[in-house]
Amino acid sequence: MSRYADLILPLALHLRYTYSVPEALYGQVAPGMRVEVQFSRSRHYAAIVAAVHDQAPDYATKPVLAVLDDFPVLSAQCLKFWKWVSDYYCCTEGEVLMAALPAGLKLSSDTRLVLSPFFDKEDESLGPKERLATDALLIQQTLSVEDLQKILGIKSVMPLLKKLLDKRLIYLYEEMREKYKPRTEWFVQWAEAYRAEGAMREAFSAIDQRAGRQLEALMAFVELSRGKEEIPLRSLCEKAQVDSAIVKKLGEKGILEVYKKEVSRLGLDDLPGPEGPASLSEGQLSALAQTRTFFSEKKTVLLHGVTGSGKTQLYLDLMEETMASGRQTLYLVPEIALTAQLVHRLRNRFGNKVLAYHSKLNDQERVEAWRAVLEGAPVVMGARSALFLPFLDLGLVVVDEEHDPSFKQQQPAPRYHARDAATVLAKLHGAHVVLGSATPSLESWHNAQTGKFGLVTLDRRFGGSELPEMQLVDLRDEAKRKRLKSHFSTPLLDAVQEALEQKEQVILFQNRRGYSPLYKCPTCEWHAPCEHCDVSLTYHKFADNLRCHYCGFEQKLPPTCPACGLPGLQVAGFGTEKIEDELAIFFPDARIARMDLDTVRGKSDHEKLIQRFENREIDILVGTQMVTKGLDFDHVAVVGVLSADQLLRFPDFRSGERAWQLITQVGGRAGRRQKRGKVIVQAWNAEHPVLLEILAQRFEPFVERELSERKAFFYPPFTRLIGLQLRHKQKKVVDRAARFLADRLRREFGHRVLGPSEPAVPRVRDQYLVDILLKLERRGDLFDAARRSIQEGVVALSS
DNA sequence: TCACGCCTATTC
DNA sequence: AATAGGCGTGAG
Repeated sequence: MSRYADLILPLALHLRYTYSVPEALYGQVAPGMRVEVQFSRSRHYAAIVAAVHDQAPDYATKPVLAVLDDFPVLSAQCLKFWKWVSDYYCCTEGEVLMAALPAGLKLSSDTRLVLSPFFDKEDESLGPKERLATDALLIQQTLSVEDLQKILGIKSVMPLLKKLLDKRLIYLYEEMREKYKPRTEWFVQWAEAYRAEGAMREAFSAIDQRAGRQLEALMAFVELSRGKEEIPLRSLCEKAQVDSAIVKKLGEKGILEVYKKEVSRLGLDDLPGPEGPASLSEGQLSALAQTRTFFSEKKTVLLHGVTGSGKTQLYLDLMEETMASGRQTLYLVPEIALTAQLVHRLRNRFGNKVLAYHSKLNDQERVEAWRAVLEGAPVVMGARSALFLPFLDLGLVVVDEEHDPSFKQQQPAPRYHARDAATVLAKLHGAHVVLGSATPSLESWHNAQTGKFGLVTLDRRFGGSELPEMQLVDLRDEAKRKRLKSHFSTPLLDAVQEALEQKEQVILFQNRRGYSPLYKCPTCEWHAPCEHCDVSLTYHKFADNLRCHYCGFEQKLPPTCPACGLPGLQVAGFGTEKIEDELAIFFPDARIARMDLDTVRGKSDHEKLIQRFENREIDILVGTQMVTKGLDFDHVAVVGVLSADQLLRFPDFRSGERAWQLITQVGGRAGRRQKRGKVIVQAWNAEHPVLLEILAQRFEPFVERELSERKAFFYPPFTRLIGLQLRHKQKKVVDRAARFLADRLRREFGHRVLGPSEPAVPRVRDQYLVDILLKLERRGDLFDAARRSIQEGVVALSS
């Protein structure tokens, strides 16, 4: 009998904690289940059982208070995967739990206060605050600690609470509520007596002829329920145009049965059935065959297919095979932005077998999606967090647009890379992996070159359309020849003009939102800084204010320069908003829209905008990176990159790769089906080697040069990089801590430790940042040692 | 005297 | 991560 359980708590704790299992719960506790426990003084949490055993620890244990699940909410592989993520990415299992579980399954208690039954209303010895608290409790019965804070208008309620508790005026208890509630809906079916064939007639004669509305309702029911046992009450009311009370009357009369039933929120029930597979081109068929060969060697496959080559169709066929063998598929996409179009495609092929797991689902829907995966949902499509879903038997993992940097989670721990973690998860399940991209990451490319991955290439566009024509426009030359109008070169303006005349569409890419990134004084060089970050504020014309793109801080425009007092502040530089504005001057009749973080804030804004573009209600779409991502449009004749220089200026060893990916991807939106598209790339520094390579549209020369540079300067994929960022609101404190940590690491790893150094933006949200970088040769033992040493160093920091 | 911020230790 | 206890500080 297992008398102890090792638990993972939803907190950033470095250990699992052992609790005792009370006799009454023997046999009910198993790994992967949630249990309610008290942790520390008061709070209760739903913790995950990681292991059960019989070994008494050498400290006193607290008991498991309740078992919250009848069955594990995790699959067998989940805990192993969590452990790997926490080890590899230097975080706690609790932090992985937080990222993995949907909010609806993560529970923690609130402390609530109630008045003691012995409380005496007439008690004269109460202080004014005590009086206030007890009065509130007389009215409300029960209060949370936050309620009390609000009522008293003070922050530190703990001293008062303690006093009330000591005087036995109140009690405390912990309340933990299950957040998930199934959705119920009313349904209607024949009452038992009328279910037999031919009993319908009797039903009608059982109704009073004067009850016309009831007759109508029943008639509608007969019509709707043809071939079905039950129908939703709502659809019946709609059809018959009657109030639900009328139908319930029929229920009372014993003609119909009206009852509540749990229903899914996932909306998979009324999807159309699957369509057959589409026919593949010769190139696709041979790519598919190659992929299968690599799979038989258990290799991860890198599918390098030019934009528009029909990679998705290949995935679909592989998924179908996986489904046929009864195993699950995970289809990872970089961002939800991509999914609307893709979900449609997947559902056309596989109908309701396709589950989408993304940030737009609410808590309740997430829990249902989670449970659906636990019950074996065949295809799951989702952003990086879908990696943590409780797959039972994963047969295939597809990582689409594998080069996309948004697969790397930067902000809260675990700071994982979904592409890399996906290959580990696949290994745990014995699943195959396909990484697909038109612009593979250099890491994956290198893995393919060295034979670690299988490489499959699709170098033709599906349907025989041609890759777009790329033209590089030298802005310096344009300016000299007075052919530069504002931010547009003459070739670009001409191309747009022609596209508009031909009733074709245009996409313009500018990797900067807002109107102008600088608002400055022409006299003294002052420019508006953010109060909380070390960056300049960006001018937003629509809101007519200045905004920080790092922390969201907003400020009114100062009328005069705060530094020298002179008026005449000017905007400089340009963002998407300004481009949109100026386009309207050059093309007054064109319908122009903008797609960036400012215009697609809401839930469905993005999808609506794409829909409008697809319906050709928009002629020119201006946007940030968002427009580069995997959207398929048929009528885009011209794509313009307004300032390629900006992409290359990033102080990051991946900036060349990134520029190449962005320009190639956005260029890929141009010209599909019949017509060849045109891509115009504007740059001030038109001799930049990366730009010339992009323009040639030949992948290998670019990659070979990039890789040789990476090799020369000890960057990935030839080394491993571990980046540490320290944060504190006092500069002195971070600096000291960073020096301490870097020195300590340097003692062990020598020249492999770089820094501490200031990042490009050294202060964000009132916190000072410092970077330390470890460059390690690709040796497993070094990497393990570094991670261990970092963890130890971080512990040593706080002493 | 108290409210509050800031620090450290502790949590099975 | 959350929380309690200890200590310094600043207002009344």
